[in-house]
Amino acid sequence: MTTMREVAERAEVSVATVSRVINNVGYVSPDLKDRVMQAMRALQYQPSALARSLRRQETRTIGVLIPQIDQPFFAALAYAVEKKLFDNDYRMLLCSAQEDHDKEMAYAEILVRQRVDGLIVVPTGRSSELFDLFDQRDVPMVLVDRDIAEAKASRVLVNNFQGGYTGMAHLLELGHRHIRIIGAPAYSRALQQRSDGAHKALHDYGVNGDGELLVAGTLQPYEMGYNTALELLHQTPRPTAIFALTDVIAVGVMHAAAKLGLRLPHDLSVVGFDDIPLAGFMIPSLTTVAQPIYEMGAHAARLLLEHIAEPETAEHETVQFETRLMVRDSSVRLHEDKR
Amino acid sequence: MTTMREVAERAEVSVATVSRVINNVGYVSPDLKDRVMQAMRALQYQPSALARSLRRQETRTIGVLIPQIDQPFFAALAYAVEKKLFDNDYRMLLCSAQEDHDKEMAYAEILVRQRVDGLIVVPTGRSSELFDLFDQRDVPMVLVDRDIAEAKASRVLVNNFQGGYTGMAHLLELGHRHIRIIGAPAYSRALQQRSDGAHKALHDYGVNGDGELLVAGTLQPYEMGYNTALELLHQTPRPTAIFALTDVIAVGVMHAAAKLGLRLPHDLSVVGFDDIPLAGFMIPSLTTVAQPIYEMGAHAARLLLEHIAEPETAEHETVQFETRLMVRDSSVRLHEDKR
DNA sequence: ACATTTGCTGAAAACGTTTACAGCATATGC
DNA sequence: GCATATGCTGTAAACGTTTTCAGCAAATGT
Repeated sequence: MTTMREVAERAEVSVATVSRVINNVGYVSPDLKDRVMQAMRALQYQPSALARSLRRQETRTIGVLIPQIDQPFFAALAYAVEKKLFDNDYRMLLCSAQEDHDKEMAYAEILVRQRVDGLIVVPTGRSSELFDLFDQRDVPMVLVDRDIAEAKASRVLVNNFQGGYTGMAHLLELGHRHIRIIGAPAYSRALQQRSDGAHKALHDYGVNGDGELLVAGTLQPYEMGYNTALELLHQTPRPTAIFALTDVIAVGVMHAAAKLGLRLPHDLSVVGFDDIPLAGFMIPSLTTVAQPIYEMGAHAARLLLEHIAEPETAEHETVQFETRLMVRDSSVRLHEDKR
Repeated sequence: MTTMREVAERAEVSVATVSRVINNVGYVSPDLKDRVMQAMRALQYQPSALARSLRRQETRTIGVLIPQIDQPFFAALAYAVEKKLFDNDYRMLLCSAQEDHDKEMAYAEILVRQRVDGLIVVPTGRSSELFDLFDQRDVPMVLVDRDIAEAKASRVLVNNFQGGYTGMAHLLELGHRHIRIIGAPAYSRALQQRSDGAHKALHDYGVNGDGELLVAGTLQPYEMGYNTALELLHQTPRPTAIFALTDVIAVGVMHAAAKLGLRLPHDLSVVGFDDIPLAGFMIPSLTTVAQPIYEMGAHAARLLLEHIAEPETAEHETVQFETRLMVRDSSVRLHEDKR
């Protein structure tokens, strides 16, 4: 690999001069500048980010720690972050913990060793040791989507309560009264808040007693939706609508309905939550409460970069995004257009 | 950030000794080793990967350059690679070019500046300048999924011809004779090969004249599938089956069919290609020709690591994976079970 | 008794940059 | 004519590791 010394020798200048033209800083005569440029081109010189980072004490690299890369929601987040970082000449070191807390911690350690300038994280575990690691070394953090109370960090969250309310209110407006909620709130504060919002809506519309949610704790989301819906749809009277606290759960519900020969949305309305890309592709397309994931990722990156730019003035900031109801084809007015 | 010097001072040894216990190499007495360990713990010391990489002339980081992270196929690939690398104590620097050749080149330059030890790439552009960049500096590469003839690199590809043949043969075996292919082979060698394989199958089964493919060049895959199918399904006689050269195209086809009130698979059989996660979630679930994406990613990583381990002996290797037909619910025997 | 080996340790040179500092012309101000 | 500024350049010291080398004490071999 060709080094700055070699460029300097070829251009017959000192390394300091080469450095100056590379970084376009300080005085350097047009003549020398030219010679240096030429030498760089001839030698195909590319400066070492390693050496530069070591000397400058900054890497212009941000650690992005997410639970699972092969999950559309996080992939979209990563994309949004990546874009923002790239435009600001930062690199992204993407780490996928696969929902494994040990791996998450392992990656956290790697990230501090790599001396990342900041961290964007969707925490997997509940523990806060991860945050100590970065906090002690003054590397700024921002939490996205999932909150950890103890963390000293900025936050980009979504108003899950309001989202839960909106989703349920939509079904109630359509005339549904026999509605079931499917989700496992015990395992996630976010799901708990969605559930709470949904119940508030039921209460506000004067519907009660009927909306207990079915928890199927240990299952994976898809199976939870499928199995629970299968059970639910055999009951009499059959619910006319189901609010799934997650799109993936909703997809499970849709498959269960198909299995039973029910036709959506006429025989059953379904509403999901998240607006993963899959939601729009389902047949019928899934009505869902959308998280503005792209905006959230971009905002997280912005917050972090601001914090890095002025470490002293910046305070930790919490921003909560509002959800948006995406009305599509899986939900329909009760009794209308029934074949 | 605490440094090795500070650890050394606290343990009252030289930095050399600290380095030795960290890397567990050379002689160091139990007594000193203990003192060093204690000092490291007390100071929460984490060695700088920067300094180490600079000195060792290796970063244990692999560049992974893909066209689009927020696309399930590449996300799955990234996951497979990440896992393999992590297990071998390598980091992944993930770069998503967003199908933009300029951004791809920009990232390539960044990766050489970061001094990655190797590169795994799904090339976006057709140009080979990208490969020169790495080749000149002897950083080993492996191409995945898309081939570039000039590249001096190992390759992990899939047998698209055989896959095309298999998909089409499946429909033919089911009794279909009026089959249409949808895709835009002109823009991708892979799609061309799939199409060729499909035509070979038509020929082998004695069907001809009828399988011209419809090219809708400039469109995005989903729109291509939707629009083309809409047109196609108005023709008489109506095709009984459609072979989409891509799952996303197939999904477009399914939506078009739904729009026209056709019921799958009875009114129309559809076969896709790729086996993206979405395929299994569609209703009906999509029969498709699967690329073993996970295995391909893992294999690419393995190939690269081997090459890095023994730079002199290793030769460039090309491996071609076979596709696998995933028979699901979107394809069915002609005339059978027609309601 | 002396040479050699073994176990252990530290000094110092590298890795490839950036940057503080000093220095040297030449120009400018009086 | 001399002090001072201005424009430009190079020397050398960092940044935080790894690793070579030399050295020393104790053990071992003869």
